[in-house]
Amino acid sequence: MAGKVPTVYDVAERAGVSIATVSRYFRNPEAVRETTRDRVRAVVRDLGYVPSGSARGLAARRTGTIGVCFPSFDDVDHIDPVDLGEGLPVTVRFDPSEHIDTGSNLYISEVIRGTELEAWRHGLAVMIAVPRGRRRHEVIDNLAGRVDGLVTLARAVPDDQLAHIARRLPVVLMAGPRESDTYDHVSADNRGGTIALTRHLIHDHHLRGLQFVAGPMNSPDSQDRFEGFSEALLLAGLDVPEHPLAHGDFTRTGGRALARRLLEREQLTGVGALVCANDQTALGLLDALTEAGVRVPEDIALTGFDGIEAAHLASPRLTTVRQPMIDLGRVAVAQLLHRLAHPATAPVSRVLPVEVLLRESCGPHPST
Amino acid sequence: MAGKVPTVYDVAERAGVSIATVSRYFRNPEAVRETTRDRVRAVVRDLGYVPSGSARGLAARRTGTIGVCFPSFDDVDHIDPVDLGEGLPVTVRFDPSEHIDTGSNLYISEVIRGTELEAWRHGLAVMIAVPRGRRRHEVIDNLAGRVDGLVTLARAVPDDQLAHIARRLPVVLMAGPRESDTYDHVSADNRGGTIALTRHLIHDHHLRGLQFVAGPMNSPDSQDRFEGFSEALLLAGLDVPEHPLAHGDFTRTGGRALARRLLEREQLTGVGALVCANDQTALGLLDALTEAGVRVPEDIALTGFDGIEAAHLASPRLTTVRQPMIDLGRVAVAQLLHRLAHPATAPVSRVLPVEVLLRESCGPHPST
DNA sequence: TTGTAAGCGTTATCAA
DNA sequence: TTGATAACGCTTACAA
Repeated sequence: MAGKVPTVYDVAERAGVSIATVSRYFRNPEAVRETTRDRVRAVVRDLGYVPSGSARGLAARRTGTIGVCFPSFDDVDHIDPVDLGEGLPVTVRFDPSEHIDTGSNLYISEVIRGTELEAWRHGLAVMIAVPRGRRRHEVIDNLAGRVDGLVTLARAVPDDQLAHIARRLPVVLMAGPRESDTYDHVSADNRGGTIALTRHLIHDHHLRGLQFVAGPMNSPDSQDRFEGFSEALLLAGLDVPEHPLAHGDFTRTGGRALARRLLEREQLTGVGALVCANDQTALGLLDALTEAGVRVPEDIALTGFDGIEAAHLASPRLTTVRQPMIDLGRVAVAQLLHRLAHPATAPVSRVLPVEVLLRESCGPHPST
Repeated sequence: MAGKVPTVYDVAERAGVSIATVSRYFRNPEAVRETTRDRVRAVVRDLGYVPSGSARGLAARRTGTIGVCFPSFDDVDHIDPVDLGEGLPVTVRFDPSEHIDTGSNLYISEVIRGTELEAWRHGLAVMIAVPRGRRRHEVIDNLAGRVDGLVTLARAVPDDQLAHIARRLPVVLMAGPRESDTYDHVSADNRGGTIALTRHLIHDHHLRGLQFVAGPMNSPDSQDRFEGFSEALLLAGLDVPEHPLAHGDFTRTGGRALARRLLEREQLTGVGALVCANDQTALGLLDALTEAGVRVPEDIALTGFDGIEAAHLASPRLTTVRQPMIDLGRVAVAQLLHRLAHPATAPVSRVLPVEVLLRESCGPHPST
């Protein structure tokens, strides 16, 4: 590698053609005579020539790449340097049956996967950035400068910077509130899903004393779900709590800590059901409740939101609202491509349907 | 967006400075007088200027981006177009307790996550490509032309193309056999881990009639594990099967199908333990065995490889060899950065340690 | 501290 | 079917 990286000029010279022909050989081979093509091919192989993406992007004014932006989910700032040292010998140990938490945000992973899928389907590359630390601004601008369009999870990019970037390239927002009519927007039906779920708890299981366990204060998704929760209570003529019972951080570990705190302070007395803002929080609660001898769903019902696999694998299986996480990413990218093709049309806002999955954590299946 | 995208020239003109000063404002702000800086800042904001990554990459001869290459794991070629239609209403349904399979390859997802983590830590962007279909060559070259270095899972890039690319930029291989001393290489201790696991089955659980359930024929990881399996049998003076009992495809669904076939043909008679090439295959076997009334571990012991979360959540929990999937990606990127900084040093091959996790699927914990 | 000017490696337009 | 040549938008000596 390295040394002197060959360019079109080198190839052209050795092949006895012009640089234009070399370029054509790559972009439009049919426009080059076959014998010429063979000669170029041979030289390309001999020299180990690979066209420079930067030069191509500059000249063609498009990169064939779309950018994807997410909020920092693993606490990237605090990751230890990875050990490059020598490998230790194989370890063998008995693995006690503890609860584990990979720490990663399953929801975001799925959404990322969706954006990648859809981009790859269209032959586009994906560039992912996670703005973090004091250089977040740089990271985002750097990304914006290299791609043909940007897909971002709400709140991952500060509003002013987003507005700035959007003057250069099309932007599609995922999740969060529709904010404005400035950008294309894709989200899941947080409100509707939570309303349907809460109604089920109230009407089919006859539960009372429902409480909401939220995510981070500033999460618009969590807020939307709380609104849906409140609305369902209101519609049923029940008391509507003004605030969520508690705020978690969307992680399982956070859910566990939160549950222990609630138990300690005896804040679960009289609570019939805990409606959680996401699955991981609910699973954390389940861990801690089970540990404390509180039975789910006999003593208290429990529900989540997202529909991650772990919710299905839990015991009891977690009733939840499945949102199409993969599709969220896919639709966002599809919308971006549409926008790239039709720059002038009005911004579109899409709400993806969700599905309430009734399982055992909210009580026995009512024979309805 | 669009219209006329502003350039350094526009900014320079409006701010009454030269383009060099605008460039300095971004790359080395301290070298610009504060009053000048303020003027440039204002114009940048007014104009919505974002530096072109292509132009920067071309001029600076580095992109600040690393490329990551994986084999197609979701069958990207056959993905249906995503529905851009209007949202349907919320659905509520009882979710029967079936086994599910997200279909995604958990192992690869984790490795990807690792590469992203390590790159982000160093302020680098990551570009991911999945070569597929007839345009795989293009996709890879396109990626190679845009990045400062490349990390790839073994077999994701054809050998000849890899050699071609490697003349232009540094390449680090992940997993698979060390092949040659041409590239830097990072892998997990597949052999060692499987040897230790198999020894445990033989010596601590006194199991006999051990069989290996492999992954795809051409998977080097699967081959290494089969070798370790064979070696452990040899060392114990037991019969060494010449071939794996069967080949799966590394998916849970594939494992289920495979188990049903084995049961049907009564090929499990006399088999004391099934050592599987990965967790998902083992979990598929577990699904089908349980369904058929075969008890694990009482009737037959079962083990996996990888250490994915689902293995922990299974019932009985799956004994497995945990390989540091995240670290595989992280170390590969770290190695790439090292190579970028020291181009001339000899290629390095690292084998990451693994950990045998003894759980219930191989039998009761021997009070050793 | 700032400006001048020479690249950087392609693509794309026009002619030939 | 091929070749000249002018962009493309930035970085980076070198000078001032």
